[in-house]
Amino acid sequence: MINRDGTPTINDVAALAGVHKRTVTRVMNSSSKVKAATRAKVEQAIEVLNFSPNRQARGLAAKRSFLLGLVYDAPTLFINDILKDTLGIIEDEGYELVVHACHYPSENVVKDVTRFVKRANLDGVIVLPPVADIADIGKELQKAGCPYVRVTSDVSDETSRLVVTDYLSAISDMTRHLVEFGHREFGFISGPNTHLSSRKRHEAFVQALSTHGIELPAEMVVEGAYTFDSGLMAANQLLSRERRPTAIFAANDEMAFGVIKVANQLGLKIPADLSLVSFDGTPFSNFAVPTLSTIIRPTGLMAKLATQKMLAQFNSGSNATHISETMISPQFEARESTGPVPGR
Amino acid sequence: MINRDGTPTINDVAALAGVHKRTVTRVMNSSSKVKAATRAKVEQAIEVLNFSPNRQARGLAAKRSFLLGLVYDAPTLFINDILKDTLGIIEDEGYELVVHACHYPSENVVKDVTRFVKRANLDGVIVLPPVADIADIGKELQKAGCPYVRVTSDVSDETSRLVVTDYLSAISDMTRHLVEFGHREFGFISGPNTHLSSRKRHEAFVQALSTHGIELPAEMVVEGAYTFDSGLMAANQLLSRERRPTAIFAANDEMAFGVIKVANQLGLKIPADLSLVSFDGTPFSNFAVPTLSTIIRPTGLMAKLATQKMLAQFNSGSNATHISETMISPQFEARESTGPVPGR
DNA sequence: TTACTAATTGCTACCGGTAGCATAATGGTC
DNA sequence: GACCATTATGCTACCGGTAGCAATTAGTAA
Repeated sequence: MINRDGTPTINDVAALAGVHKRTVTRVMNSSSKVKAATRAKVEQAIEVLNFSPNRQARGLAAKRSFLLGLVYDAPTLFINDILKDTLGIIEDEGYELVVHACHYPSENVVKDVTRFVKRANLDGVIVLPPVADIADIGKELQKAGCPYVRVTSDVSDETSRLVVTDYLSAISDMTRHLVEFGHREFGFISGPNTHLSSRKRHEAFVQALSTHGIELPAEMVVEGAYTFDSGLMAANQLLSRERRPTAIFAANDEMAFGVIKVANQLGLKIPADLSLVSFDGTPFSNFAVPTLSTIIRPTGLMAKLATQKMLAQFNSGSNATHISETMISPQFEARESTGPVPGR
Repeated sequence: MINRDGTPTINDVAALAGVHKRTVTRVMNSSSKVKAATRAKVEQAIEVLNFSPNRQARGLAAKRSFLLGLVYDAPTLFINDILKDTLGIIEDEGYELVVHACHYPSENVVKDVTRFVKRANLDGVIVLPPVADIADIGKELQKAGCPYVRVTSDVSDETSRLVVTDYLSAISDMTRHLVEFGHREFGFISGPNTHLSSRKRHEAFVQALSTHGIELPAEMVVEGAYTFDSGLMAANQLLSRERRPTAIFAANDEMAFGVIKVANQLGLKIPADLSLVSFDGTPFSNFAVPTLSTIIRPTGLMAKLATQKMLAQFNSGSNATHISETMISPQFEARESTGPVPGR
């Protein structure tokens, strides 16, 4: 009876249960009423045949693919974490996750992403930074009728489609921590200026310093690229000045590793001669010697929120509790790399 | 004329081009003959409508999904690299990549994976270590009729479905490097014994040492878990002995980071007092202070090979050159963490 | 028991492609 | 110009589900 290639279809189930396939559909989608006895028969047939519906056929008929997309730039540790948690949630909901990497600072990212969702027939897509920082992506996806969630610090969109990172509070905590240690001369190693996250971190740092009446002179700001090598170069630049900062804020962990290296080469002890803080809180920030005082992003929570907001766009009619949360607040964690200002 | 939801279908194209949809199919799959003029008309219509075929319908009719799977345990940096390169290749071939994480040392991994390929209607799947180390996964996938490639160091399968890492040559190079530096007392921090990769690295190390007439005493071998914390514990164990090794081989980078930390705490200088080598060659091995002498896996090549072998299973009839390569040889790279044995 | 309404279940037309087979158009050859 | 072999194109039946509507059965009140 079974299909020639071994995979049972809904017809096989219907035949075995002695009902029409319309009834099998009913049982599966547990929508309309089915008599208990009938339901039992069908469920048993499904069990016996080990039947699972063909996603293609289902998608074609129901105009859904049960495929969600995840779009990012390069797979970093941060992306890893998000990926892991997202996957855990959506598979439970019966979706599969299709990934797509695109090259960020490029003219055609928006087109690339829309082509991807169309090509893969996605039911929805979660866009991660830095790609998500492009407000136009939201507009285009909306135009294409594709549900989406942007994980970003840009807020030019409805909150139901955003998971926003708030840089202010953690960076202000971190700044206070350093100021209380007596630091007044700061250095900042930014990410690429093309990245919104970097500009926001910079902005938040300047603002936090100003509440303490401290300025961040232009020569104390060096643009990096979120990479180790750029961290090396920036650290060299900042630490070879005659008047060097007593504390450096690196906009991500990887660049902070560069600072550690340069400090070692220059014979500067961290935190005795130089305090160092970073952003991200990847596991590696704990592996460094000394361990990095850093700002930790709650990736698990971010993934959970993004996924819930994604799913909420399908189940809008259902009893899905409305998700009001949008703001994500990373937490500053003081570890070994920060200490009192030298000579204090 | 266009579909209500804006997406043009093959019928729209046919109508616009003034031909039958069968002809459109012909043009798209460029199989049978179509008159040049007709082909041009169809191609223009496709262009004008910006038509792209519905993956679901195509898959349903052609019994293919154009979806490939990638199965792993936890998303590590290694997985990231593979992911990136795999994605680059298969998207060019018209496939999308669906990812799936499963919990490795667990009874039902095999079932989990087969359920995944079935549920997602995959055309094929690439299985990464440690999941790929389970020979049964190959058997089950074969039974399920699902093309696959295992990236592993197990060889109980046809080479056309394997990408095998050879641990011997790189580990023997590494060992020679240390022996030439005068080292005779070695410590080894393994990964979990449940992981084939760990057992193989161990085995290769023992063998390499033996060619130099050196033994690796049981008390100099500590089982880790491929994690930083386990590296800490293992290093503490090895370095707190009255007779401690002069060189330690950590079975991955992350555990080597733990060794660096412990060495620092104990006031041991690397490489002056202790030489350290690791396995993986993740970017972070270069960020450490000192930089890690490590064995670098050619992840790009591995991904490329795996993907090619995957695709070759579909295009078996085509002109795809037969891929004979199966063995992957990582390379040892001496960096700062290794040096002459103390007191020499 | 009958009539009538509500609850179940069956029939069928899609969804948007693919591919076998039939038919029409084209091209040579004598 | 007729005839036949090719070549190009059209017709149609699926693929395996979903969901609107019709038909049937069960349930309840009169």
